[in-house]
Amino acid sequence: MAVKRVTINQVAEKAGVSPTAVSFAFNNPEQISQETAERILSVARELGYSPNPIARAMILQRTGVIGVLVPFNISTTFANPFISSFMQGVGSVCDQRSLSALVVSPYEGSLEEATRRALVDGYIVLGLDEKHGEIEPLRQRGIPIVVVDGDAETVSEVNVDDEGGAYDAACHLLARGHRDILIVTFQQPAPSHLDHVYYGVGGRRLAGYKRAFADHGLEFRFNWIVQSLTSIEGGTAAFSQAWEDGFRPTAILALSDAMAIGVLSAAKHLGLDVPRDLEVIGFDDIPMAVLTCPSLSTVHQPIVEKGRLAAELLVNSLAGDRKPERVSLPTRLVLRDSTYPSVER
Amino acid sequence: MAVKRVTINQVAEKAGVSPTAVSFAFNNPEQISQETAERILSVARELGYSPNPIARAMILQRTGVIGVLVPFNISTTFANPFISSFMQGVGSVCDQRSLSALVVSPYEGSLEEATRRALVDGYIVLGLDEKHGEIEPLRQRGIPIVVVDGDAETVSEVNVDDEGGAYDAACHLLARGHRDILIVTFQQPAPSHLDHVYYGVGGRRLAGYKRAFADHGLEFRFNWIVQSLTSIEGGTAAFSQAWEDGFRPTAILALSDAMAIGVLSAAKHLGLDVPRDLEVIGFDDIPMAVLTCPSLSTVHQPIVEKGRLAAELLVNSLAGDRKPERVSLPTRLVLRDSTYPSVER
DNA sequence: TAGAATTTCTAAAACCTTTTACTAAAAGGA
DNA sequence: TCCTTTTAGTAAAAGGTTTTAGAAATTCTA
Repeated sequence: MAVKRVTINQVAEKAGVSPTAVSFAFNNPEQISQETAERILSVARELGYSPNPIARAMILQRTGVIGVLVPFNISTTFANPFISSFMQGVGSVCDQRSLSALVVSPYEGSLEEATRRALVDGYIVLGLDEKHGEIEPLRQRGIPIVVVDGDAETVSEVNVDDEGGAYDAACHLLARGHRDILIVTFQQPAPSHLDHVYYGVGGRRLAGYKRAFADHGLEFRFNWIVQSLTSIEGGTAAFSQAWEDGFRPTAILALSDAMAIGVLSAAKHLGLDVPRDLEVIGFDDIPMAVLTCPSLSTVHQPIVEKGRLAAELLVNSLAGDRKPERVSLPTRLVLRDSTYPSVER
Repeated sequence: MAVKRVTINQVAEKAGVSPTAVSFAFNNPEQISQETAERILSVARELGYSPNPIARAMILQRTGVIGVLVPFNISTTFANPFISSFMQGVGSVCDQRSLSALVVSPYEGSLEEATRRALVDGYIVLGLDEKHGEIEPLRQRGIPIVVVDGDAETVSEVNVDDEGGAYDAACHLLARGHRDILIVTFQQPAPSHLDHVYYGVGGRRLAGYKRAFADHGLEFRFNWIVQSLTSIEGGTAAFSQAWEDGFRPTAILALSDAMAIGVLSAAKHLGLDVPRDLEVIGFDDIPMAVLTCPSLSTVHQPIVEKGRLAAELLVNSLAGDRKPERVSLPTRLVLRDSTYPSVER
């Protein structure tokens, strides 16, 4: 077992002062004479003492940790390259402000339970609406949150133009004459209110695709939507399965790059040439997208910036800022080698 | 400010019992009658109460969080694709055991200070020796640690055969006749004892290269080693700079895939054909390595497995297991398209 | 029915800080 | 010199839970 931790009392005793003085030496040196402060700190060093962070968190009512709330377990979350970029952005703020960032995943299946147990000061909520059943209690408890990729009313939110980006991607393929477009979507946490089947990021991206179909006078075939895990392997599996099921698409719209890259890999395996036999457009523009072979056409969104902004807003909120802000960042279609360029007109 | 949190006393009062009973209702239901337990829980639900996790951590002397201690700041850490895979492994154990994983970065420059402030139960120490100045105090405080990619004596360690893998990579290039091999290394945290200039993973990999050179009767030119940030951008910058500085290597040995991929990108930019003009071998075999164009030859190490094992050992140690274990995983050279196959003999 | 055993619940201590309000001593002002 | 102000330090409360030891009430045993 861990060695009994040195406490403030032991330091106080050995230095011949009160615990208060020791606390002051660490947090408020101007309250005591420089001489005493130095003596205390030297005793503390000698004993290997430093204030117990948990006791500190208890009294200060803050942990110095930002939670990033995700609806998937930890290993799934880190299997999605999106999160690395996002955490980079969140991390840049944390680095500046001397904070940490903790990924908070469902606790034994329950996201709400996870939020009850996590030692964090506030949450960046990823991919869930403020109204979601798991989020609502946070609001009630007055815990600061910022919603990313979801709808919020009373708290700050950061979104990108998912619908517009998706629309552009679909239009590009439709304009090139594709009709058999397979859509690869990620699994969505069940919506808490069933107004619409799809919601959140996924919903907005699908809505963009759908609008593009409509604008081209085409029916949107829901049975040409397949679900996939949000990872490279997931995309590979989903496309292979679809192929086995008899789908013979000439183009793919994937809701994330990870899945799109998985499709690329599956296609190669099936002997399909991208883009000749199959054009593919992803979503996100993760750093990997430019490196794949062929490089991936995709809808760019500023992931790192999104994380940075979300963290910034949360930090403001933590500092007592009550006014919610609503940020929307642009997306843009980036054509690389997994598609042909637009037809000339 | 946050709404005042509901406390155990309020629940106790409203339910007409003692705080103890409320605590039992949550943690030890068999200590009280089922009827009372239900009443308490229903009052708790009504009031939106759940035990304050900080107070809980205080008394239980555990947080349920595993620290992953890294010598870089958070955004740098997540810019390195290695960490995603590693966290996947760590996460898989956390998911099983209902734990969280927190990346612990230097606090205002000091890793030791970070370890004093972090709300974690133990550490997976990444890339630092047990003897490192920052780690030693942890040992003294009796905080469980597992060393990954570093040397440990009194605690568990997980390593891979860095030296052997590096040796194989260098041999491959040397056997193909390359003499002007540029080595791209990552920046190393300053060693705490200066027995050798290079130590840790970096040291072992360089030692492998060096042995290969020696076995081929060649001098190991230290001035053909360039430093790089451990990221794709870092590799790009480092190679571009080296090129500008007049280096004209025919092959590259990179200490990590991230940097190797950066080199690939810089080479493309310079109009160099890989592998014709430049053969490149990385290290790690991150998932991205198979996707780049050309795909990256590299030394495979089981990153996810390494994370999983480290977490497992730490969990054991947390559970009171005092016997340190020493795990070494194999590496193997994986030849893809950034090199030519071995010359036939 | 008396005594023992069990069930149900509670009081109080423990966990370790920070902070407020206050005292005592020293310094400053007239 | 006397009164006021400042400096240096302290006692005690607060933060919210878990757990130990024990009390009171109930059930069981013979």
